[in-house]
Amino acid sequence: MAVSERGPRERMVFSAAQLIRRDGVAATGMREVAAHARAPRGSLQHYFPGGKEQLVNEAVDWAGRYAARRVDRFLAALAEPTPAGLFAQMVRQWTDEYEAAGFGGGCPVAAATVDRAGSVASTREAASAAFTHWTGAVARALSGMGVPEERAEPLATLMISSLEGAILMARAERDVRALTAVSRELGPLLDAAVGGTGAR
Amino acid sequence: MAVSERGPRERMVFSAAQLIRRDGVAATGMREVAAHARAPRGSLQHYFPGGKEQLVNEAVDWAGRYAARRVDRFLAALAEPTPAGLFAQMVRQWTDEYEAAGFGGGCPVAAATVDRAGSVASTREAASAAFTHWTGAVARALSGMGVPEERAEPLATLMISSLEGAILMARAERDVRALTAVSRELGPLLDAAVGGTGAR
DNA sequence: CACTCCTTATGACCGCTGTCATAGTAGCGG
DNA sequence: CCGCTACTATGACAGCGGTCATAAGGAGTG
Repeated sequence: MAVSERGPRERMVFSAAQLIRRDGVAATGMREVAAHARAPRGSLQHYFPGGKEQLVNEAVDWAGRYAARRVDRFLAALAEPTPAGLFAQMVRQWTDEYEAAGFGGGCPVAAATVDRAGSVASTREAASAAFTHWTGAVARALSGMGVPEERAEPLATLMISSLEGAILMARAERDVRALTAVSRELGPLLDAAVGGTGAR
Repeated sequence: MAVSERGPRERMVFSAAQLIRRDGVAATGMREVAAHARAPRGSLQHYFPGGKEQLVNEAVDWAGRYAARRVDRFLAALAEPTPAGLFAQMVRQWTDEYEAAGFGGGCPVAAATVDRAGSVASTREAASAAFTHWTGAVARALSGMGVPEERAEPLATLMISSLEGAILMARAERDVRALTAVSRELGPLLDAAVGGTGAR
């Protein structure tokens, strides 16, 4: 969470992602981003000549890469990797945050999609790319665990979809119930896909 | 889609839901809602003295009841009801819309959660209530199909979560891929819960 | 007609937001 | 010291959005 030790430009992208995931894209102002990043207001114009659109897109891009990196890290940390174990970790990241810091934040990519998918083409594409990145990381992990190639990507999509949806429900309800439910219910299905043929 | 044949008040709530699901809460203006509903601007103040907050909350509430009603209707229309069949219908409603009308709209409850959960308590509660309504309808349907009581609600949560998440991904990607994937992958798990004991 | 209640009409206000223009400072190679 | 580039500082502006104040239609009812 430490913001410092990075250039002002990167700090602003990071702050944008944080504010977007809390308040949504529309409610996040540029001046606010600069203040949050403790960066000078004048730098906005300098580093992001494309304006808010560029800043938002970079924040979404950053979030997608971050999510993919997290997946790789979860995978590496698992003593004995299973699909259910990976999914449990992905969910746990959110339950931990919500229990420790409250239900203030959601997923920045989801926020960008809701607020901008219909109006700003480049942002919609950034969100799409972020989901693709993330899904790719999960699918590769599944493949590495023995899930048949043709099921890895659909299962990764299912994992991310249910996680995103559960995040929404958890924020609305201020309760991690939905998150724990999807983790528990989906686990067996995921593990059952290991080593099988392509059969559903 | 026909807006007419209802009082101006109800039309405005309906229009608000439509605009919110397309553009998000913050980007939806009150004047715009009135115009879309072909209702006089002055009526906003009259019917919604609580301002935008009240209008948004009622739109979310409406969306929750609508979703629950749809579930009941899907259930009634199924010749031979199965959990996977119900879920397929729920997903199909979205693929049909996206293929027929484009990827312009998402779920209004999701939009309200993303844009307001952190800032407006009453709206967060409205979203929570909407999810509860919806989940309840699905859980009752599952119970009626023979799913054990203690798994009906978690499975309903999983269905709605993955549907919401897949909606997000579909909008971002402008492709129904995610929706069809979750429907296909989740189906067998859902049907396997019929008649079983509580065992996961 | 008078009175009353539900509904509409309008215009103004104020705060905020993204963006631009313009000018300033800092460091550095020459 | 010059000149150049990278960055920062500010103020203005035009637009929009939610809200309020105020007043007017308009249909019943007595």
